[in-house]
Amino acid sequence: MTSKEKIVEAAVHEFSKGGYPGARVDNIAKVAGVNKAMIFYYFGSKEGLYKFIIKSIIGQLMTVIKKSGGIDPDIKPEKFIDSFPENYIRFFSGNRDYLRIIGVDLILNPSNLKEALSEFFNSETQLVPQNLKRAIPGWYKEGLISENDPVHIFLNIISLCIFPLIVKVFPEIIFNIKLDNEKFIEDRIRSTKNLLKRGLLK
Amino acid sequence: MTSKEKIVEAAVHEFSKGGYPGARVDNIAKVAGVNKAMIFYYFGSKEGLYKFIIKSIIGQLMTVIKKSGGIDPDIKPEKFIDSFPENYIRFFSGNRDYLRIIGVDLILNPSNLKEALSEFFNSETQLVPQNLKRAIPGWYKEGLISENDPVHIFLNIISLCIFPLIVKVFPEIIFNIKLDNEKFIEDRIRSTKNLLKRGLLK
Amino acid sequence: MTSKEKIVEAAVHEFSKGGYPGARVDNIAKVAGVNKAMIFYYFGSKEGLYKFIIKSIIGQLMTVIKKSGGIDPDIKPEKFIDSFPENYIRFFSGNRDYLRIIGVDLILNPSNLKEALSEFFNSETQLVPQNLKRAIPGWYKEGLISENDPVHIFLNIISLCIFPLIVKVFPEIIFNIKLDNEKFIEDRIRSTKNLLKRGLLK
Amino acid sequence: MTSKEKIVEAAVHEFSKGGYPGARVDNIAKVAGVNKAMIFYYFGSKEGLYKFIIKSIIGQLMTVIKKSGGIDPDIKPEKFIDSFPENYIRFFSGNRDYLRIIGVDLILNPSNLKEALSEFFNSETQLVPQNLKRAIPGWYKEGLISENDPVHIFLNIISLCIFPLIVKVFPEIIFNIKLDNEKFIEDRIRSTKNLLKRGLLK
DNA sequence: AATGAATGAGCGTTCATTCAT
DNA sequence: CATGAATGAACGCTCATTCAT
Repeated sequence: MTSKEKIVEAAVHEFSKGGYPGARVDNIAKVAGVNKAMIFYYFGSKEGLYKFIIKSIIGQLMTVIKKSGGIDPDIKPEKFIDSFPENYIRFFSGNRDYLRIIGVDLILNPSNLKEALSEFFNSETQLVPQNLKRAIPGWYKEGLISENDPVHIFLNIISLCIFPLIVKVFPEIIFNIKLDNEKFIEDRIRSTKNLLKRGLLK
Repeated sequence: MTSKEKIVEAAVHEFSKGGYPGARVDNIAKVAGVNKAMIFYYFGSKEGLYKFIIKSIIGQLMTVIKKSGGIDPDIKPEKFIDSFPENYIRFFSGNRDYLRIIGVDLILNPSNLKEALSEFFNSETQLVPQNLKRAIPGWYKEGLISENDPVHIFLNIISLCIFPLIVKVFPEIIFNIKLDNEKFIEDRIRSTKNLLKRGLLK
Repeated sequence: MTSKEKIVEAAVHEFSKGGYPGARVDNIAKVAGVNKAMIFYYFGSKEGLYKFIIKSIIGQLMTVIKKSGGIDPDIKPEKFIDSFPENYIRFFSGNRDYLRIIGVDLILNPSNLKEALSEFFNSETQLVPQNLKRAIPGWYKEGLISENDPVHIFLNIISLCIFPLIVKVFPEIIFNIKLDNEKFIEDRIRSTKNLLKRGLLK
Repeated sequence: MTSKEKIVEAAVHEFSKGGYPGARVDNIAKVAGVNKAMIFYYFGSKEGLYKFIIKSIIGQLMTVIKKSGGIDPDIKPEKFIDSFPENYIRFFSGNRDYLRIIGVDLILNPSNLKEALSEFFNSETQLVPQNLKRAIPGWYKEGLISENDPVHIFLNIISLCIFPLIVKVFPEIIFNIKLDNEKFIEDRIRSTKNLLKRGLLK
């Protein structure tokens, strides 16, 4: 593994623990086992490293999304609900650090994310959300779905995919239980599909 | 307004902008218009102030939740879906700073939240989630709802309520539009109720 | 002596040794016997401290210059040559650190000096150079002086006053001698007056 | 141009901008278009490079000075004043970077200059200052000049030659004018000769 | 309750220099 | 000769916290 890769790996974890402001360059260097100056040699600044990571995460996410039929413009809603949420949930549940980084960035300073996303959405036109926007009016006209606002359909879907992973501690506290990780993910996938199919499909 | 209140008000905003690690005691004092030492006089430390605010937010949230039928042990699912999401959404959409603080805290360091929540759930037994847990098996047996896992029903509901408020920028970027705030909230309430009623009720 | 004054005193010496880039904030704090953070508390930055000192030096210099007939618009050239160079030379020979600071600043980055000077020359109109510019045409018409270009008269005078103090080491090296400080100053004053009187007056 | 020459050229400019402490090895390498390590390969250290440049400048200066009658032991003062200042002024006005480097070095740390000068004055005995020292007593006895102290005659001459080039910005600020470069040099030469002839010759 | 001054640990960053190839 | 990667000490500056009044 190159120094650069070691830095990125360590940085992902450090940023995931305290967000951008809480992350310490010293910690990253120590965990990566490289000289602190190398971080600036490769990434220019703490911010440069952070932006690099954001872009990298978004890039990986986009790759995953493409596999969910993002490329197929003729996809039907049932098939879409069968593939997209599952891929999405599995990606973030397998990369908790990514989830935390994106989550905090989203809340505190979406400008970085904005920039990273814009690059993708300007260079590619066959991604899920764009196809969704194009497909929904047709689905609605055909009587396949019960709502025709792409904005809120989209928000409902990603909220059900992402937020439960973040907020898993909540029911653990409230119901005073400990949720097994693997079973939790399978249950999330099942429950999400169920809710979306019953709630969205006609 | 007392100095203490002015500090809290300023601190809520400061913490909401950068999370706990990104907040600056100096900024809080300056915005509050009080001497920096007063913060330590009243709250002991930055962390003390933060915990005070977390507890205060949770307290306000609980008050709101109680109004959503939290107290009524015989509530029916349709009525519950009609009141709880709306109250929840309106509370956080009217307190964006609270939303950000709780959101980041949830992701980065849920221990504070845990503590604050535990206090409430230990002292009160008629709050929404507890009632939910008690009611759901009955609703399911009666054939009123399509799912019988309180954990995932609960997660689905709060995810649909909270996360869209955080992630509103997403569709704005992706669809390249600007969403009007008030209309957005009304649409969220409508879409959430619609999805939950169709998806959860039988 | 206040902390602020101690910082300024130490900083004058530190800047005089290495110029702005060579000066170390740590050294200033150590020599001043104050906490390093106090420098930023009082002056905001290393640059702020530097600019404060430049302005302070220029201010002191202006006070000295005013005593050299800078205020008298009817001064005659002989009297002027008798007072101005001597005051000028004595000021800088008694403040070697000032001389070094101003000298280096002048060579490397005159913008600070520019700013400090502009403030004085915009707020006061009876300073030496301005009076000089006004008086010289008259002196020349009256046949009192042999040159009528204020720019070069001014440059000749200040060059003879300042530069020898800087370049004193030169003859020491070249002629392999050691020049006594006090005698050197008295000789400088004498030689400067002599050259200017013979060379400039008619 | 060899790498070594490119380094020297870039270094001269870099040192002229910030003095020794303000110069950056990185900048020199970048401007020279060579790998940073080559600077250390050729010159051992930043200081080694600096000393090399100081010696090189002094060497060039000495060559110029020799042309000003430095070699002729029987030169007369009027002829000397006609040639030396002009050569001196033209050398530095055509090499502003040299002027700045020597100027700052002189003020902050004359030891390098000292060493470089010593080498020349130990190896050659017919340079201007030495001849000056030998000639002045004779000139004074013959009634050709009005002062007989070689130290101050020497200081007066080089001050009038060098300092105005450094301090050109001064009258520009004070008189609020912009001085044309070429005309400024010609005026300097004229004014310097005039002042020295009238002031020094009898 | 309130202030301005002070503290010390630590922050992100830069620097001249060296090393392996 | 030449390169890109690596090093460690230091740099200017900030931070939460404390102190004296």
